[in-house]
Amino acid sequence: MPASETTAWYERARRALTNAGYRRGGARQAVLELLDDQPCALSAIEIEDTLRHVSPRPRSVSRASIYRILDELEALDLVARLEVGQNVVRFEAVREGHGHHHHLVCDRCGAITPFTDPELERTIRHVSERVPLDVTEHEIVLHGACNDCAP
Amino acid sequence: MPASETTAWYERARRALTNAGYRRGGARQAVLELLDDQPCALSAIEIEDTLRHVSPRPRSVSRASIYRILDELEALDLVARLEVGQNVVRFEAVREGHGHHHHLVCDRCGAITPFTDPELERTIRHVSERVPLDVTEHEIVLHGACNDCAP
DNA sequence: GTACCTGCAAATCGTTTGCAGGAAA
DNA sequence: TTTCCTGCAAACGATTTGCAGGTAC
Repeated sequence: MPASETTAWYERARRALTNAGYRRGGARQAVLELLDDQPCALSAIEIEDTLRHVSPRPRSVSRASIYRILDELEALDLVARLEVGQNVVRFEAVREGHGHHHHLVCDRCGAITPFTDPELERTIRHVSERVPLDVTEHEIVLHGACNDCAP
Repeated sequence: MPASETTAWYERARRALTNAGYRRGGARQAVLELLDDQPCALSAIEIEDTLRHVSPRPRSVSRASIYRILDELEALDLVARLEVGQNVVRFEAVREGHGHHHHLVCDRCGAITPFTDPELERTIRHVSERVPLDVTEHEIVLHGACNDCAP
């Protein structure tokens, strides 16, 4: 993922938050940077762990703050929630254009892989027109066995 | 939904359960009948309430049993889980052909509406071929504002 | 009679909330 | 200084699990 693209989301998010009247706090900043770096969805707990351990600059953010920040971001349509088994909600940055993707879920090992497909996007656009809903977002999940798990 | 169709799922489910070595207990029977009657997804708690109150033959089934039964059915690919906000998992019978559908979710009022689209099914079938997963199921959710909530 | 099925109640665990001190504006 | 942001710890609520009695076979 080119740096210019991830930065686009980050900048958009920062601007949207400012416009919405939010101040810039350390926790919010850290979550924003982390989400901007991720190619796919993470749960709140994964975000917490990643921030604590793997991040370039380790930083502990309380779980409560993570949830609160994710709620704000979701309300501004900056992140989307992905729920796919295991009773966990995952979150990821909503990007326009190239960052946009959908998910393959292996029902055996639980692996989640992003994928994209232009034909699918085209069809979804068509379908969105003829459905009794003012569609703002779509979410497609394919379930099955991944290459490692398939017999 | 024609009766012949719902019965098809019910019979298939019954047979699959027997083949898998399960005995026929009252709770399992009740859940099976209820799911067979539903046009769309219900949460475990909604299933419990419906069984207790609205069913033709009211019957209390403990929540633990409902979850256990749903797990069995899901493992046999007889029901699919649908997770769409509000931290609740919903379950519905997996039907082939006419019963198959996807979901429109209103992000304002939470309403969930089923819909079908042949073009979408065709595309999904194509996409499933060229993806690194042995696809057994797919799930499509369109988010937005429903006609009652749209401005 | 044996092994499974079910209900009950307690335990889990992800998520939310109340509150008090610290930080941004 | 005022209001927002955070962390902590308690509260919540959906889901899971252990156990004991009842039931299908």
